[in-house]
Amino acid sequence: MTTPPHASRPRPPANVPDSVELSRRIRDAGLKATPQRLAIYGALIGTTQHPTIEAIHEVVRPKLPALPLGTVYKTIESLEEAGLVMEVSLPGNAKRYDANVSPHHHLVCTSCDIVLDFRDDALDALRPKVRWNGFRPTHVKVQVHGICSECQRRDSTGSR
Amino acid sequence: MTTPPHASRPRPPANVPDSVELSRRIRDAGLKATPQRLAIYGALIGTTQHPTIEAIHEVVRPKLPALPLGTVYKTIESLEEAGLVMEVSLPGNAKRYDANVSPHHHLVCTSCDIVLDFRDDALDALRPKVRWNGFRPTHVKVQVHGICSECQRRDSTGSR
DNA sequence: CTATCTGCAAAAACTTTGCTTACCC
DNA sequence: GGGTAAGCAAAGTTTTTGCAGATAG
Repeated sequence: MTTPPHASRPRPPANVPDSVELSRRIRDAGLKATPQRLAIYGALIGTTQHPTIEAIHEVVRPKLPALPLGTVYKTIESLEEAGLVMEVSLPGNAKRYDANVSPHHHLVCTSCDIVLDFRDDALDALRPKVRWNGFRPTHVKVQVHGICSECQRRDSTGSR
Repeated sequence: MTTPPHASRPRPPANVPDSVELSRRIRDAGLKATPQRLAIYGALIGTTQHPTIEAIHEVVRPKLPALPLGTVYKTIESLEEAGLVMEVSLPGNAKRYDANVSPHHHLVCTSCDIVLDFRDDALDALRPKVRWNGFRPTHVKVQVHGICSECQRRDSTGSR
């Protein structure tokens, strides 16, 4: 059966793992669990926003006001190589990142640019069936572009 | 002879529309058909490579050796706004573009990074069925990541 | 003719790099 | 203590901008 979408609007109250759990994951991935990594990885886990490096920097600033932007770049690179974080390919100039590395897809609102995660078993079932031209698929990324419910509501009530 | 059932690799011999046709499309889109636009749009139509701005610049160089990179940026922007060209969201730093604006999807080889276009009616049939959380879909972009047939062949014969 | 587009140069935005010091394990 | 990571600054890459002159329609 199809998994219902879990993306309730502004955002689901993030159930962020505690720092002990974050440290464990980071060490399990073969990395040292530094305060910077904890903060950055924690920030990424605690949002559904697919932020840019800049945005991550902003979010972490209260916790680590002196953190240089360059360190965010290096940290995200490490986390990505370790498989804890994924780059999300979206329109726009700056790269965006996601700490949700389990299989999922994206709803992209072309009106407000928000990106919502969703899972769908029917889509996951697609991969093994794919066999185009000798291409051997490993995973399928689906981006559904359209208008989110919030924008639909605003557009119908707000105007006129 | 008949078309073979499987597309042959490096690329299908591009059937590039002539410049009269290109001019018409550009004017129909409400833009002036300048030599720069003809060259750039033609270059993008004539490749299946999803090139970056830099790559387009290279390709066009023989025809317009003095063309500044900045003009390629501006031209692609115009063509994109006019709906003649689309940005393709792929991993990597520079944006990539596609003159194929008809509905299609992408096979991304994670070994050699080539991006192949493909169409699939089953995928197209997906959109109307999508109805996640009040989101109203307009179109679905699918990226299938995996290993292309060329890399499979190379990996099995080349090694050992 | 004239609104649009090109060429050019500077600047802004984004990302990487090299190296020294700090600190996790 | 040793090796990895952070901090810092400079440079590299990619993209945007503003304006003067050129040109397609």
